[in-house]
Parts: sequence; structure tokens; C-alpha cells
Amino acid sequence: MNAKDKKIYLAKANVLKALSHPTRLWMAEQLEGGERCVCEFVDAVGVDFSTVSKHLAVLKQAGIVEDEKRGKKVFYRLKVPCVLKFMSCIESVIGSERFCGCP
Amino acid sequence: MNAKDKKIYLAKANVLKALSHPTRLWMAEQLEGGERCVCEFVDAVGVDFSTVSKHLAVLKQAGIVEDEKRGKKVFYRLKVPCVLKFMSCIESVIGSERFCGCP
DNA sequence: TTCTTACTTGGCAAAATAGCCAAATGTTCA
DNA sequence: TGAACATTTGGCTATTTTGCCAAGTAAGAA
Repeated sequence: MNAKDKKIYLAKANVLKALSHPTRLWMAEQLEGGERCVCEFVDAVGVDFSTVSKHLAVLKQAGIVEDEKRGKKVFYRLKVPCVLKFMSCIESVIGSERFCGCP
Repeated sequence: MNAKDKKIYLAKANVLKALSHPTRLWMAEQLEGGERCVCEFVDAVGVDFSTVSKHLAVLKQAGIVEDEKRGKKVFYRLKVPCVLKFMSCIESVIGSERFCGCP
């Protein structure tokens, strides 16, 4: 790995890192169904408004989502929808680890 | 998000988290070309032996790679190759952020 | 203009992560 | 057996991440 490679892999890893939090991943998947405002996520996720806002900022900074203010609300939508295409594969990984909902 | 959803998204996020480090992502991609022993990574990455070993342990714990000891060496290989299928998409994300090698 | 709604930002403490060093383990070779 | 090699583990510190609270901003309503 030379310096240029390091930069590229750092950039790629940052995109993955943005998706590697349960709340952020869940929100990104919700956006597959179309744009949502911040308040909708706050209601559904059950954490502080500021926490949701910061999570969305991470996804935005990574280039995964974009936002638009309309009136009092800010709507977020997927900028690069393919980012969730590989979820069936991720599911097969956790499947291979015999993940289940059991206690 | 109920308790079961939380568990599932935590598990999925863990797989992504395992890949969200430049060194681990690079190593996972190298494994697409076939198995490698730890020492090969140490030489290429330029970081401590113990650090490489710990990174590989993270990938293993996530279910992405598996290892096999043969003689003195431990070989790692991809357990779920599809995990890297979405890299072209990740590249399009960093492309959309106008990522380049420039300073 | 003031109030309320819908956010974002700054600050902080707790927890997790990264990478180094030193020590321990397991395997082959002399 | 003992030395050398390949790797893992434990321990430590520096850095990053997370999530809450409080304060700040922007837009529409009264």
C-alpha cells in the first residue's frame, strides 16, 4: 500500500463507517422508501433529536444522503441508492454466524 | 425499531464496522485473489504484526474471513466473498464526492 | 414582533478503537 | 531438547465515537 492507496482505502472505509452504526444503517434503509424528515426518525428511533441530527450529518458527510429544507422541515433522501444493494449479502454473513432473534 | 430490529441492525452494522477500517478493507480485498498468511499482510501494510493479527481477528469475528493453520503459518481466506461485491458502488460514492488523489 | 416548531451546534463524560510493546503459545528444525 | 519462526494475547495510552443536555438558528404562525 502506497500513499495514494492509503488515501483511497481511507475514503472507501469512511463510507462503510458511516453505515456501520445500527441507527444510521436503519435510517439509510428507511430512505429506500423515499425521503423522510428528521422528526420522523426521532419518533421511530427513540433517541435525542440532536443525536439523530448528528447521525444524519455523518451519512451526509459520507456522500450517502442529501438534505433539503422545505419550510420548517429538513428532508433527507438517498443520494447513492446502490449503497444498500449489498444488504442481502450482509444478511448472509450474519446468517452464516447463525444469528437469530433468540436470547 | 423494536428490540428484535435493534438486534438485527446491530448485527448488520457489526459486519460493516469490521470492513470500515482502511487496513481491514484492503486486506479483505486482497483475499479476493486467494488466501494469504498474516506475514504477507504485515510486509505489505507496514504496521506491527500484532496490529495486523488483531485486525484479522475482527474480520474473523464478523464472519467475513476464516483461518486455517498449516505448519507455522496461519492462512486467512474470504468466507463470504459477496461482501466485496458492492465496492464499485462505494467507489461511486467517493466519486460523487469528487474524491481524487490531489492534495 | 413574539412564539412555537424543527432542526443544528457546542460541550461534555463514558465507552470503544487503534496501534505499539512485551510476553505467551504453538510448530518446525537442528 | 533448545532455538527460531509465525502468530496471538495482554496491557497501556492516545484518539475517536456516542449520546445527552443546553444553547443557537431559521421559518412559519399568531
